[in-house]
Amino acid sequence: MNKNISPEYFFRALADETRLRCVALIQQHGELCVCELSYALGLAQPKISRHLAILKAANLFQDRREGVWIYYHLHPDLPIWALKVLKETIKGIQSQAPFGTDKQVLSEMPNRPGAKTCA
Amino acid sequence: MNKNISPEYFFRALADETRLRCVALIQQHGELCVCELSYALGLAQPKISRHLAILKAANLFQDRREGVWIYYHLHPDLPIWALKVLKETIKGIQSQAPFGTDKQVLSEMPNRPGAKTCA
DNA sequence: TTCATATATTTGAATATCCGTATATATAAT
DNA sequence: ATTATATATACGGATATTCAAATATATGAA
Repeated sequence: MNKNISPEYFFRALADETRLRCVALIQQHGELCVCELSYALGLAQPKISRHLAILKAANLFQDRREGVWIYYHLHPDLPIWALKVLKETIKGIQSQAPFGTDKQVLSEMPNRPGAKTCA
Repeated sequence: MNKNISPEYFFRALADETRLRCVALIQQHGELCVCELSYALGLAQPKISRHLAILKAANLFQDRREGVWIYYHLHPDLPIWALKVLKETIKGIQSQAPFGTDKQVLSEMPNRPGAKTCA
């Protein structure tokens, strides 16, 4: 039951730096919540939420609530070509700013929700 | 001397159906002039020219004049990841409308400029 | 219930994009 | 110089996108 994403809307969803940074981080981490993205990108929460809503409406992302946090991940029904596009893009740009530093900043986030405190 | 295309602007250039159709045809044919694209897509010439100008300004395309015709082709300095994105995208969407039919219509264009009358 | 935190949405303004139509430019031929 | 063809650009209006700031909602704990 593929969501039949049109290439036009797929690329429109990627045509914004904030969204591209979110997609890159999530493609690399599998799943991230709003506060992690907000911290990693250094952007206000409403701005992140707004762009995540756009990515969800475009069927690029799905979300999942866990308590107070809402985790976003790639939509499982994305066509293969779209997954390849994301993979090749991120491989190509991960070393340039701001994509490389986003990942670094996230890795240094204190009090990160999720499995961090499971020990 | 790479033109250092930003991923944001690259995807913005692809975030329009007319431009995507032009990119798909040119990726498959190597080089096409405005009247060929106008015929294949069934769209008015000023509309095609406007979108080609956008693709050229975004460094996706280069153009070349040959007499009265102006041929557009992929910019030779596109980064490898961008070429891979185009290749995977077109491979993934070439069978759906309108991308598949565009190629068919072009192949049936009469009085096509170029090598057609060289015999 | 009250409070605190995480997230979502609304509002209004600024800006960008897209379109059709009309016009301008460039080339080549007569 | 005139004409015809191919292409590019300008104009104005309609629509879409983006933002910051303010507010709303949901969850969980006290």
